[in-house]
Amino acid sequence: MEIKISTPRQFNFIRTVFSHGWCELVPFELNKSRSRLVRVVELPDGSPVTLTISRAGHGIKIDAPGRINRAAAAKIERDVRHMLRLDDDMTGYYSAVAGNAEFEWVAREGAGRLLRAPTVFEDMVKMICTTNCSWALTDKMNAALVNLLGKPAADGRRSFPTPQAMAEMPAGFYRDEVRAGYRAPYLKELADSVASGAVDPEQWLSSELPAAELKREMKKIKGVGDYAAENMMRLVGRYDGLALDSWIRSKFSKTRNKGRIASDKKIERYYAGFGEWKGLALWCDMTRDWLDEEGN
DNA sequence: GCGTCCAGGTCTACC
DNA sequence: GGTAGACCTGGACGC
Repeated sequence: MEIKISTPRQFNFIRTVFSHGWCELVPFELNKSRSRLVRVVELPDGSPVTLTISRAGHGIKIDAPGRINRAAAAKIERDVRHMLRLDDDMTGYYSAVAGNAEFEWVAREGAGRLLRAPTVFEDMVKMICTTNCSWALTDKMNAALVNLLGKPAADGRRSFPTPQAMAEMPAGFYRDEVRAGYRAPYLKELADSVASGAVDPEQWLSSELPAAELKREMKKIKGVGDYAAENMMRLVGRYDGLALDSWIRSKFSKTRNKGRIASDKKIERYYAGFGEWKGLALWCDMTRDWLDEEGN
């Protein structure tokens, strides 16, 4: 079955899909030409289905195997709209960068929509797995979670595990099987608290808390510090945190500071003029060269 | 082969 | 509130 969705005028499929590393982490997959994003999502009855998402005219199309009923189609469209940020209003951001010669490319290329998982829970688990380790280890931990706890779709690909599935496993599983090391109790505690209803990360999407308070809420999760919380803030649509990490500091030094180490305060000053959008301006600035203007 | 460093940080104890 | 030290893993690097 094929589902077509129209997209906002300045939506850029490849800039969104390749906006950060999530497209490389299962159950996301990006094909070599970067023209198709594959993703396993769960239907309303909990069964996994593999979607193939690609550009089609002025919108996108979603290919799903077999027949899909109306409720399933609605869930698929909701998940895809959520993942690709199709309902995010970027006009404020594009206004903030307008007139700045170094950033005018952002609106021209439709950059700034950051790919996210269908659930905040999945984003949070993955974010914890990015802390204090190489990307290769993040990939390995995430793949173990999906392969060991995800449910198989018809083609053998697996969904991301639910909070309940993760909560059923002991902390030792995350240490010994997922190889999460000291993050193991953090993953267990997060899964337990979400599965029990004590914490509801999905509510952060519509939270009316001021950014600073929402960030404090996120940091109550063990294993979530400034870097992880500020990255999570971006994924729920708040962009005033810079989420500085070793990669950003290194990249800024190379591209904006003549190769010299820059202090965090200097990085903050550089993007301060973008106000509530400074975290997104920084991210776009640091990742502009991931793609050329033709999307290659 | 072995030791060291460190990567898309965070927590805790201590001051 | 600020900071030093500990913390898992695994790839890269030097020897």
